Amino acid sequence: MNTIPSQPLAKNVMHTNESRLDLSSIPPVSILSAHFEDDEIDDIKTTLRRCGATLTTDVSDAKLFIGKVGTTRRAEFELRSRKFKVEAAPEPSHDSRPDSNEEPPNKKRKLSSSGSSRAPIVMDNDSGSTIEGGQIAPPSVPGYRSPSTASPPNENLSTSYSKEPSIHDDLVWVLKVDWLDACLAAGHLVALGEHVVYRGRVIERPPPRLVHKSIKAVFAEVGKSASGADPVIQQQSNPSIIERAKADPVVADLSQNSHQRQRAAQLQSRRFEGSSFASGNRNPTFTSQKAHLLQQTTSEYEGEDSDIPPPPNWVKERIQYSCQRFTPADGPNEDFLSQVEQIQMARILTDDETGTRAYSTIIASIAAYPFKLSHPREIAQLPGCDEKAVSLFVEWKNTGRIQAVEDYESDEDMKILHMFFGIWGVGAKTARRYYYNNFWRELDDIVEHGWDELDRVQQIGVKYYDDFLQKIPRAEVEQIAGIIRRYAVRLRDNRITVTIVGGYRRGKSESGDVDVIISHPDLGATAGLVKDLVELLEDDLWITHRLTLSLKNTQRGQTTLPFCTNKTSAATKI
DNA sequence: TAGCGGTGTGC
DNA sequence: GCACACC
DNA sequence: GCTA
Repeated sequence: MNTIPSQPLAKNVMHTNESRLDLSSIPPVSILSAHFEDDEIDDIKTTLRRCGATLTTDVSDAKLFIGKVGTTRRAEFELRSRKFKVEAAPEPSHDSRPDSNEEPPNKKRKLSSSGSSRAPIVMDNDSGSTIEGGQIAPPSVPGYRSPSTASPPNENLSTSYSKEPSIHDDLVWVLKVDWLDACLAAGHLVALGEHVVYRGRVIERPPPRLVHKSIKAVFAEVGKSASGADPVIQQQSNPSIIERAKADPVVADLSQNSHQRQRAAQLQSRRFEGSSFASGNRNPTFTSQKAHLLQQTTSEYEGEDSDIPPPPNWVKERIQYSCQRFTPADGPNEDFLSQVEQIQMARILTDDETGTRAYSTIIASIAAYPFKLSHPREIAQLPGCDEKAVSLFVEWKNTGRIQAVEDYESDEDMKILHMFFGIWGVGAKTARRYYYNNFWRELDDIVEHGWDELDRVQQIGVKYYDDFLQKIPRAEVEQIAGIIRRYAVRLRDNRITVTIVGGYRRGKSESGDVDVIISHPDLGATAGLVKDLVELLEDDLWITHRLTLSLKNTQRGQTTLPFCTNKTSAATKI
């Protein structure tokens, strides 16, 4: 929020006169982060703190919600998603007074700060004023207490605590940010007035957050109460493979190499059912823009065919399958590709199966094209690319950006869905259910409110969320492959070969997983190898969690597919 | 305008 | 058997 | 979204 003037940091209430605005008397505030940039949120939080406002560390304490919220509906959604049960509160009978300059009564009761470094704020506790209408807040909302960890959460609920029967209800307000701006401009609290988007009576508040914990810490607790047979829990204290790999004499001295270039792993299709997120086409402004640009460029590009390099053979021959053509790990069109990949991710997260598949072919085709794309006709000739691919390229070429991508990237819902989608075992459908049905917005919500409805792999996925997102440097890929070979050799003999394939083989500097083909000149020697190998690696604790194991290919004998040797679809992790 | 994979898991 | 997720 |  650039509109907020910078003010000297008031570390202590004694110095709040440095910044004129004193918000120490308003009830606990929570920011509704939707539609804000990250730095905007930081600014607002900073401002609130400087002005002495109580920023909740636990939404369950909040009474005031500040956000970019336009409608009552959205406000209700935001509250519901935070596990508030609310109903619209009727307008107060006494009508609003015009803006008032009077300072709020304040500073009677000291509150302990909770977690933040902010100095204690003070708050009027015995005035019956409300935050309504023209009245200036401090609503001494009855029953409001410090979000101190010492006090049992339910005491925050007004009804039982209130000495004021007249103000019986637990009310919450959703305010537009511009209220804060107005206060800053005025240098004092201004009437809520038109800044109130929603006023609700709380029927039920969410359960309080426990002390802030890391996911793993919370997990450990949840684990205790869960069934003791849960493999996640049983193995949680195992040393990581990395630690042990480093300690292993065989692999210890391999050098670590780390670059950063990496392309998103090839995205695979997911099941489809309905979508609510806009595809680029749906946006009317974009549609017209697209038409315009297309027209513009068609003529603009006319007659430049000589600039187009002769198409590679796979283009001429309309080779459809990406496995039939060479694709460099780092081609000349990565910048455009990353944009298209974003669009595909939007399709994935909206659970648009066909769209996802379509973008897969487009992406794969462009990724295999060995020249820097310059003319739309080049794209049009690629297999799997047509009108849409061309229009995206034209838009990108002409404006340097793609509206559909901008829309996706600034969409708060998409960010949350993407975060859930990052959990191993959670696809678009489940991510959407977490958000739209359960109103969860962060991993902690899952851990605290939904742990029991996760299946086994999803629990592993949440527990190791960050670890699974971590890329593996080439040297480490080699170490892991080395360990696999050592054990395979132990099971058979040293004619075993372990070939690293996948992203590593394509030269990527970091991998998301380790793909290997384990083989042996004697075909029979590979029979049942994968199963034995996995079990042995499990015994020796190199494998700590088995996510899935697919044996179907190995089971149909060693002879089935003519020119495919044995391969492991080794789907075991960590 | 239909059709766009194969396999394992969990309910 | 069906829904879902992974590669 | 694209192909057959």
